[in-house]
Amino acid sequence: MGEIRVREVPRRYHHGDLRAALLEAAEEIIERDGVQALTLRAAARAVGVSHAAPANHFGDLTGLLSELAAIGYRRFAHALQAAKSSAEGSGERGAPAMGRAYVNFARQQAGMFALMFRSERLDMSRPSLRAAIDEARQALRDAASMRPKDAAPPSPLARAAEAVALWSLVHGFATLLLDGRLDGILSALPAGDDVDTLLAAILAPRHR
Amino acid sequence: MGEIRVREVPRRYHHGDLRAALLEAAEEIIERDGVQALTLRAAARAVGVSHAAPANHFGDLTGLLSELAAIGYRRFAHALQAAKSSAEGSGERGAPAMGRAYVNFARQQAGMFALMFRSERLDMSRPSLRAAIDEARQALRDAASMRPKDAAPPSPLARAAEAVALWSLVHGFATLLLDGRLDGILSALPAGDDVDTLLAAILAPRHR
DNA sequence: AAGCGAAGTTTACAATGTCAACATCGAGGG
DNA sequence: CCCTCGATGTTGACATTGTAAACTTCGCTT
Repeated sequence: MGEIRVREVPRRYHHGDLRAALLEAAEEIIERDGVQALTLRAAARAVGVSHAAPANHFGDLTGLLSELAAIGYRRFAHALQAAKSSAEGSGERGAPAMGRAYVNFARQQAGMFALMFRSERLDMSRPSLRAAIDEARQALRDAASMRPKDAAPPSPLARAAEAVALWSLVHGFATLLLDGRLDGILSALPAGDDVDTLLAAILAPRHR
Repeated sequence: MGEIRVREVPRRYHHGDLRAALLEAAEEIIERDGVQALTLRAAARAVGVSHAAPANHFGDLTGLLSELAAIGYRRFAHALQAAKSSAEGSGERGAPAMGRAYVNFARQQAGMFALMFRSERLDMSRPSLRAAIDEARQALRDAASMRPKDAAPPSPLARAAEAVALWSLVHGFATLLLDGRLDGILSALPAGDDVDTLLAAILAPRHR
């Protein structure tokens, strides 16, 4: 397998920007070989430093995973915000656009998504991670709460239910999809239908 | 912390039913300390055998995890079937009863649920696991497809969308709940409302 | 110019999965 | 009845990993 280790330059004692290099290498490992393949030593090898070097920047493995997840959440937030803007521009409802963005992010950055939502080793008390998660949550909330200016505002419970229902729906779909749990259903779909049409059908007003 | 190791009897060389004992100990470890705490050696310690003994029954760690997950899926299938029967008896629609059963299983056997759906180390080609998953999928399908005998049968895409939507909804809810992602929302709920009422609101016809 | 502290390295240790060689024991065939 | 043979356990070993401690290098500040 990969174990890429580029290093033409003679290797100065100090790397220059090891922190960024490690995060970059870590992401590559995660996307290529999965979250469980990301070890401190593998990341160190990938950038050509000693196995204990990462400790200077991240403390322990949890630190590296958490900082990388924070990057993922910031990207995630931007993707959701972009979906909201795009939906506003085209007059579309918020939910379908948000749902597409959510699932597309999960599909295109599967390793990162798994790290963000399935890793037991994230330190949720880390400020950078908390902030990034809040950013994403805010974006999600904004996109989801785009409602046509129609009837009376719903009760607090109904409002929470609506938000949680949409989040659960798209998150469950993304999770099941990445885990291959939908493979059987997908391959049994009529010709011309695929993940995208299935998701669209799920997010269609008819179903919500 | 526990590291319980009961062993009053003098320890015969052969255990008697080590396979079952290991599975039992493994489940206890998983529920008490989480999936990542389940190691071959920890399970062996818990039942008082040598660290290499489990290999005789499960091959490797993946084998133990997979067999335990198969037990979980069989239990899960039974819980869903029971929910369906109960719904049929009371004339309730299938979806809410199934959703409750799904989420309750996840809450009451959180470690097992995590093993079943979040572990990267399950061997999906293992016949016992495949069979157990199929059993659960069938039960889920049965419960979900309970529909009032009303309008015309939907198109294949719509039918798939309906099933996947329900599954995604409850699975996403369970996953987010176990990951603590709903904690903020839950604590902001009006007095008297809790997880159950929130789930009920989500599964109410209004929302589907 | 000096040296101080951040950034890297080396060494070491415990835990784990896994393999190989060996020990034990019970059941079934002579 | 015994005896052997295969399943079940044990011991020992090895590579990998996270992590800590002691040491080294080097850019920046005073």
